[in-house]
Amino acid sequence: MLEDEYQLDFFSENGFVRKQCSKCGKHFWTRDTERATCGDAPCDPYSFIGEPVFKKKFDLAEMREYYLRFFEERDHTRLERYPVIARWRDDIYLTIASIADFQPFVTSGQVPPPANPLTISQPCIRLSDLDAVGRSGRHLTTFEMMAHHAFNKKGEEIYWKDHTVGLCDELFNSLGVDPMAVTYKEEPWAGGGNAGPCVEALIGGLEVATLVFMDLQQSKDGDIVIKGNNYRKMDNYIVDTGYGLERFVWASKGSPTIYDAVFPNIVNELMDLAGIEHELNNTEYANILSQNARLAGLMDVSEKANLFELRKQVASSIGTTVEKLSAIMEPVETVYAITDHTRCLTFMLADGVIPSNVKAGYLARLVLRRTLRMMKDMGITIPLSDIVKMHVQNLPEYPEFQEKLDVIEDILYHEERKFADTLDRGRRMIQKSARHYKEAGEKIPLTTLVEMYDSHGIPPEISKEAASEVGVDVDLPDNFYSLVAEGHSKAEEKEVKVFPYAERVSKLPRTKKLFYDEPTRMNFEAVILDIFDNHIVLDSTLFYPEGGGQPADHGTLAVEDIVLNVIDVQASEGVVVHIIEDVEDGLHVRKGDMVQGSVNEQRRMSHACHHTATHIVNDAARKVLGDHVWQAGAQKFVDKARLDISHYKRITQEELNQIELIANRTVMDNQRVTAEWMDRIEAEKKYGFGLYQGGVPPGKTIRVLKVADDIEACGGTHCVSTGLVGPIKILKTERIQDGVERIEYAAGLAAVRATQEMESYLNQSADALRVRPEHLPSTIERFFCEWKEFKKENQRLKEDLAHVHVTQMANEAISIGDLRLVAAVIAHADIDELVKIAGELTTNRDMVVLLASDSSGVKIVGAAGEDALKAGADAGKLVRRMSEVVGGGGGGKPAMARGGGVDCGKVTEALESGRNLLEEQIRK
RNA sequence: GGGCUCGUAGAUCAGGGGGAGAUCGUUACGUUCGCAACGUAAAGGCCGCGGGUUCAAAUCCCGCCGGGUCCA
Repeated sequence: MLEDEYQLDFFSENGFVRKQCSKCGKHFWTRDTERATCGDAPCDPYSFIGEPVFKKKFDLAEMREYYLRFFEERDHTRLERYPVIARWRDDIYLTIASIADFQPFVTSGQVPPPANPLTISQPCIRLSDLDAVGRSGRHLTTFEMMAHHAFNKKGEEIYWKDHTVGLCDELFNSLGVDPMAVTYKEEPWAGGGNAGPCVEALIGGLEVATLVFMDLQQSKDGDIVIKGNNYRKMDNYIVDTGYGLERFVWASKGSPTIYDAVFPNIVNELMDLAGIEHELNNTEYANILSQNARLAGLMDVSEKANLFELRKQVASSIGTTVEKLSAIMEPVETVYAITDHTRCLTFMLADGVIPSNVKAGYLARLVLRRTLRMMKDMGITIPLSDIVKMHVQNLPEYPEFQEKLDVIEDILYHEERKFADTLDRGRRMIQKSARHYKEAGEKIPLTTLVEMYDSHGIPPEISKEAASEVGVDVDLPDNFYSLVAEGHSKAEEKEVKVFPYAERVSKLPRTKKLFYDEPTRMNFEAVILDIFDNHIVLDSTLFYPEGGGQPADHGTLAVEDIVLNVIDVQASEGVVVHIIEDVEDGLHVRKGDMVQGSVNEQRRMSHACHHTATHIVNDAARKVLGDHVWQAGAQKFVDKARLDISHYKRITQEELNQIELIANRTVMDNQRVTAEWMDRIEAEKKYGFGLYQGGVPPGKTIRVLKVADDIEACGGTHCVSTGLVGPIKILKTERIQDGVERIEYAAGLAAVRATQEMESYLNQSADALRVRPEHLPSTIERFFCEWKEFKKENQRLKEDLAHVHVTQMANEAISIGDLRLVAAVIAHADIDELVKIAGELTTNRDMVVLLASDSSGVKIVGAAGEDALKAGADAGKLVRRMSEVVGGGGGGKPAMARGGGVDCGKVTEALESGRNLLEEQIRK
C-alpha cells in the first residue's frame, strides 16, 4: 500500500530505478543502476569529507541566500524566520522544525498560510542529542532548517510529491552535484499526531534533506497503521521539507567536521584559548578528525559503550591506541561542543528565553551550565559573554542579536556568578560529607551523590573531584543520570479540566457575545436555547465567561417574576453557559422563554479596570526593565490583579516606583482602548508574537486589543479609555520562580481602598507609638535599638540577681547524706533566672538544687553538682516527679533539668516530693 | 506542573524539645622598633515571619516569606 506512494512520475521520467538496500533492506531510488546500498549511514560511510559534493564552497549566509533565492525564483514567497522560542504555541517550548511555525492552526486548515507556497530558513533548537554534540562531528543543538512548504487542500492543490522531489533534484543539479551520487530513500514519517510518506535525500552518505508528504492524521478508526498507530487521510495535505543549512555548508566544504565548516573562526579562536593546535592543514591531524567523523556517522555516540567502540575503530584505522586517540580527541570534541552550545545560547537569549529553573528557561540554564563546565575543563577563562559576542558578530544576518547584546551580557554575567555560587556551596557540602565518611572509613554512598545533583545541582564529576581533595574515594557509575531519573519516576498525570457538558453544548449555535460591542451596557434581553442542571444557554449574552485570567461576570436572569442568580459563566467552543445558583423547587423556566439579563456592574467594572491595568503595567514593566520582559501569566480579581513577567533578576524598589509612575502616566494620557478582529497571520505580521503574551487563542481571527503602546490578542472586557482605569497602585512583588517575577497591583477604586488600607496600618502603628506617621521609621529604629539594649541589660541584671541569691541560698542548704540540698521557691523568677541560679550553685560539686517559681504557672528547675551525680542524684527524674505533682511534666539531663505545671498551690508539696526522691536516689 | 533541599553571630556552618555554639572575621590588650604570626579577652543572635502542640519550641506540626536545585 505504502509502496505505491513512492511510484512517482518524476522518478520514472528521469531514469530512476527503485532498489532495495543490500544492507538495511530499505527501498531507495537512484539513477545509478549499479548501486546496491541506500546511501544512508550506516550502510554507506561519509564520502564527502575531503571531497566536497558541490562545485563551490558556501558559508552559512551564502548558502541560506542561495537556497531562499532558488525557491523565490520558482514562485515561492520568502518568509522571515520565527523565534526559536515557540511563542505561538503552548505545547512546545522551542522551535524544533520549520513546520512548527505553522502548527497547529495552518496545518489543521483552520487558518490560511501566510503565503503559499513559501520558503523559509528557520533556526531550530533540539537538545535531544546533547551528548553527541562535538563527538559525532555532525550533531548540533542549533541548526537552521531551510524549507519549502506547500499547503494543499482538496481541489486547491499547489503542488505535491513529483514537483517537490523535482525541485529538490533541481537544487542539487544547480549546485553541481553529481546526479549519480544522489539517492532518495523511502522512510515513512510520523510525529506529533501526523504522518505520511517521506523520502530522504542523500549525497555522499549524508542526509541533506527530508521531504515529508504529510497527508495522514492520527485517528482511532483510521485504516492505515504506521508504527503501531492508526491514521486516516486528511482533507488538507502538506509538503513539509527540511534541508539542513549547516549540512549543506559542510557538504560544500568537505571539512572533517560540521563544526569546522559552520563556524571555523570561532572554533579556531577557542582552540587557541584552550591551547589546542587545531591545524586542519596538518594532514595527519585532519585525517584523525575525518576518520572519526566518518565512523561516528555510522553510530549513536551518545552512549558510552558506543563511544568506546568508535575510539577503538578509529584508533585501529590510523594505527594508534585508544588512550592516545582519546587524549587527542576529547579536548577537541569539548571545544566543538562549547562552540555549538554558545551559539545555541545566543539564539535562545536573543529571542528572549530567560534562564530559569522551569520550562524553556531551564533548558537555557542546562545548556549554559554544561558550557561553563566544559570551559572550565578546557581552561578557557574568558567570560561566557565574550564567546556569545563572537557569535553575534559572526551572524550579521541577525541584526536583532546586536541590539540585544547588552541584556544578553547582563544575563550571562548573572548566570555565571550564580553557578559559581552553587558550585562553591556544593563543594563545601560534599567535603563536609566526605569528612564524615572518611572518619567512618567508608566511601561516599551513591545516594549522597544523587542527592547532591538532584537537590543541589552539583554534577557528580565535581562531587568526585571535591571528595578526592579530602581524600575520599567515590564510585561513579555510568548510569548515574538514569539513577537520578529513577528517583523521579511516575510524575502523576494531572487531570485536564474539561467542561462536563461540552458534548451537549457543541450541538448548540455559538452565543452572540454582546459584551464586546457594548462594553458599558449591563442589561439585555435574550431567548433561552437550552436548560440543563442549573445551566442556561441563551442566543446572546452580556455575561462575560471566565477566560484570559478574567473571572466570570455575576448577575441575574429574570423571566417575568422569577429571578435567577448567575454565579458562574463558562464558555465551550463559542457557546456561553450561565450557571445558576440552586433554587429549592427548580428553575421554573423553559426553552424558548424570553429572559431579562442583568450583569453585576460593580464586579464587571472592577474586572475591566484590572484587566486594562494589566496591559498598562505589562507595557510599563517592559519600558523600565527591557524588551526581554514577557508576560508569563495573569489573573484579575475584584480587589486586585497580578501579572507574572519574565525577568532575570529581582525588581528593585526604584524600578517598581518607576513602573508605577509610567503606568499612571499612561492612565492620565487617557487614550482610547481599541479592539479589532483581525486575520491571525496578518496580525502576526503586523504586530509580531508579542500578541500572544497573554496566551495563544484558537481560531482564524483573533481580537487585537490596543491599550496605549501595548498590543495583544485579548478576549477580555476593558475600559473604553485608559483614563477610566483610575489610579494604579502596585502592592507587592514576589518571585514565583527563578526568572519570573509576580507584580500585584490594584486599579480604580480598589487602588484607593488598598491605599487607604496601607494608610490605616501606618496610622495604627503611629498611634500605638504616639508619633506622627512620618516619624515612624526613626522612632521604630530607636525602639528596636532600645529593646535590644534593655534585653541585654535584663540579662545582666538577672545574672547579678542570681549571684545574690546564690550566696544567700548556699548558706541555707540542708544536708542530706554527704550532699547539700537547696530547695526553694523564688517568687516572680522566670525559668532563665532559675537556670542561672541553679547552674551557679552546682559549681559546688556536692550540691543538689531544686528551685521553683510561680510566675505564670509553676516553673521548676533541678540541677546536680558532679559529686552529687556520682552519688546517684538525677535532676531529670527529680524534676519529672515534682512536675507531676503540680500537674505538668518535665525532664532533662541528670545534671540539669526543667519542668513545670499549672497548679500553683502545690509548689511546696512538689519540693517536698523532690527531696524525698533525692533521698531514695542517693541511698542506692 | 511535579519533586527534593536550605533560612542559627558580619561570613561559613554545627546543634535538632529542657543551659544558643564552633571556625574565620571585627575590636581591645599582650608580644614586636613596626608588620605578619601568636597569646588573652570582649563585642556581635526577634535561631526568616506568623500560627499551633507542650509545663517547656531554634528544635515537632501547619501556613507564609526568602533562597537553592532536579525533572517533564
